[in-house]
Parts: sequence; C-alpha cells; structure tokens
Amino acid sequence: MEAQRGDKNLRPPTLTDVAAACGVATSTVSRALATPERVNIHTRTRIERAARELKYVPNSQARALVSGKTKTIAVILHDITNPFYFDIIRGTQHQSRSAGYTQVLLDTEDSARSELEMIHQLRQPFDGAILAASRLTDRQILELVGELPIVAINRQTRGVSSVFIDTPTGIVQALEHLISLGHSDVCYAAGPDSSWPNARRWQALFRAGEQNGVTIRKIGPFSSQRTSDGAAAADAFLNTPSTACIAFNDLLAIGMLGRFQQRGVRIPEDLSMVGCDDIFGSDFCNPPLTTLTSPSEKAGRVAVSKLLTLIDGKKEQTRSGATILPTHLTVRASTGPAPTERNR
Amino acid sequence: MEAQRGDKNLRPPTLTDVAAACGVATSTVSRALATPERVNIHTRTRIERAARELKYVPNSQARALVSGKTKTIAVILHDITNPFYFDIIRGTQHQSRSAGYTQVLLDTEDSARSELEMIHQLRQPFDGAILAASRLTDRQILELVGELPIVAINRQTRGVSSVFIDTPTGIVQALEHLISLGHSDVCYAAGPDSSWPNARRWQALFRAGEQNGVTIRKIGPFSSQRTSDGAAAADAFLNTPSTACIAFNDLLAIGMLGRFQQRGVRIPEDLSMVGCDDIFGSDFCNPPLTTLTSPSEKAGRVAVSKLLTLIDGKKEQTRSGATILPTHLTVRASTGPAPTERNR
DNA sequence: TGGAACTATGCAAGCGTTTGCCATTTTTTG
DNA sequence: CAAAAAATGGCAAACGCTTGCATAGTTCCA
Repeated sequence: MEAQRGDKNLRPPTLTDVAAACGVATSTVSRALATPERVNIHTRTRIERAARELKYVPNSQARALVSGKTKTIAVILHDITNPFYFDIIRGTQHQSRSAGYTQVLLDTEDSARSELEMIHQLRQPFDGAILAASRLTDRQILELVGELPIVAINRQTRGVSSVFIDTPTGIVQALEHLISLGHSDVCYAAGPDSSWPNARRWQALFRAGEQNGVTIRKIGPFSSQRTSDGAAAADAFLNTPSTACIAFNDLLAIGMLGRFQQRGVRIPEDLSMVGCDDIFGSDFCNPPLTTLTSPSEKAGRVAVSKLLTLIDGKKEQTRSGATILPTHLTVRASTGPAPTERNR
Repeated sequence: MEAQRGDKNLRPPTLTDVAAACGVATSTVSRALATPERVNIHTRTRIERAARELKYVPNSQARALVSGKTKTIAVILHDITNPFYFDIIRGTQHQSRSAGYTQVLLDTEDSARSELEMIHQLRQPFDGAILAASRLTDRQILELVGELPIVAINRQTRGVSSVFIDTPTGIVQALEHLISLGHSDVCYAAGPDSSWPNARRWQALFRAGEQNGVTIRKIGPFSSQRTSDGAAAADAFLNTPSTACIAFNDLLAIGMLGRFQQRGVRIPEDLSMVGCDDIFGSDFCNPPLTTLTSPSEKAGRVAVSKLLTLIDGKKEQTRSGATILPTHLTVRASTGPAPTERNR
C-alpha cells in the first residue's frame, strides 16, 4: 500500500536527455544507437554508457511516427478462446517475436461487421494483419488488401496471400480409413455456413464419397465454438442411418462424444467419430478422438513470415500465393469396425 | 496475384487533409472530433462529413506521442498456450476492449530474466501491465510498480494491486470432500517451486490436514505446463500409500489420469483425483475431473478494471489492495469412496 | 452604446525520433 | 604539402496530433 505509483523517474529519459548527458546533439545519439558505424567509436561508447546508465528506452511511438512503421502486426480471429487458435497463436507469436515484431490479438466476436470496421482502424497502428478464419466476403478482403499487407489463414481468395491447412485432403484419408473399417454410410456434421473451411471440408467429403461409392449425408449447420454445441449435432446424427460421423471440428466432435455417452451410445462399438484439427483435449477425451491433425503452430509461423516479406515489400516477392500445409490422420479410439446392425 | 499491395491511397488521410478539405485549421478539426461542443455546430457537421468521406482515422502513434498515453496495456504470462490463461485472457480482452484499450499478450517463455527485461521495455508503449502468474521476486515487482501501473494476478506482494483466485480456501473444501468419502491419506502433486500459487495451495492443504487429523504428503515438484507432465506425477503417486491426490493444476491432474489408465489403475475406484482451476477439458476428460473451479474470466476482468483505475490515477483510489475471488468445488467423476484396501 | 463575457477559430509550440544536408575536422593521396 | 576524400557531428525539418494562447466576432446587460 505504498509504492503503487511511479513517484521517481516521473518522465522516462529521452534521446535529448542522453544527448545532454554526453554533450552531443540528439542526432548523434540517434545515430550512435541506430547506425553505430556512422559515429566515432569513442563518442559511441560514451553514448552507449550514458544510455545504459539512464536506462534509456527508445519511444516507439515517436519512432513509429516518423518511420510510419509500428513493428506491430494484428492477428485477427473471431474467438480468442476457441482452442483451435491456441497453436496458431503460439506460432504467430514465436515468429513475430523473433523478427522483432509485436503481435496484437484482436477478436471480432464473431461479427463480420466489426471485423471489417476493426481492420479499417487497424491501418494506422499495424504494419500488417493476419486474418485467421475470416468471415469476410472476398470483396471485403480485397478491399483490405489494398490498404494493408494481409495474410489469410484457411481462406483462399485470388490475390490474397494465404496459408491453407489442407484438411479437405485429409478428410479423404479419413473416409478411406472409415471405409476400410467397413463403414458405407457416413455423415458430416457441418459447422456454420459462414465458415469457409466448412464448405471445403464438406465438398471434399462429398466428392470422395461419390468416388468411393459410399453414401454421404450432411447434418447441420451447427455452431461449433464450444463443446456444448455438440449435443444438438449428436441428436441429429442419431436420426440418420449412418454408422460414422465426421465432424467439422474437434470441438463439435468432442461435444458429440459427450452427448452420445449420455444417451448410452457406445463409441466406437455403435458408431465411429472423426474430428478435425486435433485441438487440445482431443487426445484425452473419452474416448480419445480420431482426428485430422493440423499443423497449426506451423501455419501461424508461416503466415507471419509471409506477412513480413509482404511488409518488407520486395516487390518481386509479391507473389501472393497460397501455401498449403498438409494434415495427417491421427487414429485414436473413437473409430472402429462398422456395427453389423445399427442399434437404435 | 494482383492487388496484393496498397496501390491506391498510398498515404492515409491526416487531420491536415481533412482540414484542407473543409478550409479550416487542423486544430479546429481536432477539436471537432475530440470536443465537439467546442466547435460551431455547422462547421462541426461539415468536418464530420469530410472526415467520413476521406475515411479519416486518427493516427494513434501521433496521439500517443503528445498525450503520453497509448491506450494499450500489456498482459504478461509465461506461456500463452497454457489453457489456464485462456479464460483470463478472454476476461482481460473484454474488459480492456470495452474501455477502449488494446491489449497485447506477451509471453515470457518461462524465463524470469526476460520477464523483467521485457517489462522495462514496456514502459514506453504501455499504459500499464497485468502480471499473470509472475515468476519475479517481490523486489523486482516493486521496482516495476515504481515505473508502471501494475496489477498482479495470483500473486500477492505488499504494495502491489492484485487479484487473487482463492484456490487455497477451495482446497480445504476439497479435502473435506475427500474426507467425507473416507480418505485419510491425501497426497499433493506439486507444481514448480517458482510458482507462488503452488506454495499457497500446498500450505493450505497441509494446514487443513493437520486440523482434520489426516495424513498429507507431497510429491514433486513437477512441471505442469502440459498434460504429458502428469506421467511422472502419476508414477510418483503410486509409490505413496495415499488413496487420493490433489494436483497443483488440472493440466497435471489430467495427465495423471491418462497415465493411471495406462497403468490399469481405475479412477475413482482405486484412487481419487482432484485438480485445480477447471480448465477447458476438465469436464470431458476420462473420467471427468473433480476440480476447483476458478472464476478466471472474472479475474481477468477485475484485474483490468483495477489497472484502469490505477492508470487514471485517482490518487485517492490508489489503495493497492488485493481482490480475492472465491473458487468452488466442482465434483465430477474422478473422486469416489476410499478403497477398503489400496490395491497395488 | 460601451465594454464585459462569451463563442468560435486560428496560430504555433511541442511530443521524441529520424534523416537529409551542411560544416568541420581528419585522413588519404599524388 | 595541397587538394581531394572520408569521417564525424550538428542543425533543422518533418511525422500527425493536441492544446495554451491570442484574435476576432457576437451577444448581453447596464
């Protein structure tokens, strides 16, 4: 109950303070710190010592003002607490940090409107932005790209740099896994219509079903932001004759698992479940979930490095391609042989 | 492969641009936007329209430079991906956003050194900081408090504003729960020595054990950052004669659960497990974990509001007290009657 | 009707840096 | 040894905004 306000050192030291302490001009101090070779070794060391003694820290605002660069990037997602983002965030964090950038997490609370608005504001304080699973339309995204370097994750739009986690291809693999277990009627528990990856996953599954001659159905759309959303999906599933279900994401799948247990449906004896993403928890839920493991952290890292090359604006490298990251099927205990007869 | 760089609007519009468009001075525009009542209604609307048309967005750097306030706070934690923080982050996010502040997440990657260093740097770009589970010493924290408004979460230090999630009291409740189930020998699986809450939890448990006349033991310290850390703890536990275990946190507890299953130990028939925090996953792990539910999101919110009053610097309100938030015991399936005879 | 009291707006300084340009000194070179 | 070149460091402008002060108009009251 004493110190709780900065009494001493009311004003942090500035370049001018350091300059005064050394009897040189501020410009010299600035150069000594930024371009040491432009300054005499002797004065330089003197300045460096003074700066250290005064605990001088450059004011990033002032620096940003003149340079126009804030060394800060925005990572935009619509729900910070969705575990899918955890690893992505970790990836962006690592990569941006190691490049000397600060990242700011912004959640749009699931409203496309605020997302667009937000990004408009962003133009000033950020050097670039990463759109993780955006709900924006292609037009909106392109408009943004005109204002700010942008990299999208799991969202491909012509002319926009992006990183795509190739779950659709993984889904084909998952279907084959199910087929090899004897399943011939598979249901997709869909995520929100506004989700771009959701459409892609469904499409991939549907096509693969056609090619393999198995029945594919779809239930949903369901919200898929928390496990509790799974209950509705589970109940809907039990109205289908399918023996296996591939869910849009693990959150939904885990929720379904819980509901099935509640209703006395045994997994994988009565039916098989496959999730997507391999989020935290997929390995210890009950039963552990067979899922498509996403290289999320890597996606975050790659997105940041793409963004940084965009920011550094090597015009030549402005090839706004999509980087595609493969997923792999992780088989755990939620998938098993198709039941001879579906019990209901 | 076309638009990917801001071709148009190379330079965002400034106050001066708006002023020119209206034929007034920049100061007038500034006032029209900041203190509308100080400007004639007629000019004001004219300015507002121009600003809208030009899509003027104030430059936060410039504003920060003159005001000295960045409207940004730092949230410092040592591992972004530790699920314990998710809800805290969500809380801080909500509260700071609604107060018009931006939050930046900084992880110290578990090194006290970088934490201190980092915060020193922070002084410039942040108006304040929230220390979530700091590894700093009291002295270091006090030093910081002299430089920057600070609120600590789960860390009490004289003279430092803080929010404390009262898990220790909850632990007593958990012990009583176990005692009522017939357990009389309880083991604590400890987290890292450097963790302040860990010490408090152990202390509370130990005392409660003395008062209730039950045996309390301790194993560890264990790392407790991911579930895999639980394996070692589980094995260590099996070397004790205890019939119940209270783990430092849920991550550790869930990890232990997995290892027990691997080793054929049945929960709760053979032994009971209690975790702390009630993180994402505690409700769907196998078996669902009895745990002390933390009001984490609320803790985040409260921390931010305390920080903001500190920043606004009402000298009177500078009562750097600790806010204590109660936890409650959530009983799920991992605790049960003590086994008549511990099978091993 | 002559100020007093407002109201509305402009001027210009200043926030802490960076940086182009110039002046001075030192070094190099023929 | 003089001239050219390089090294060093200072000056001042600029980045975009806020704000204290000054300047006109307006309104008001005696």
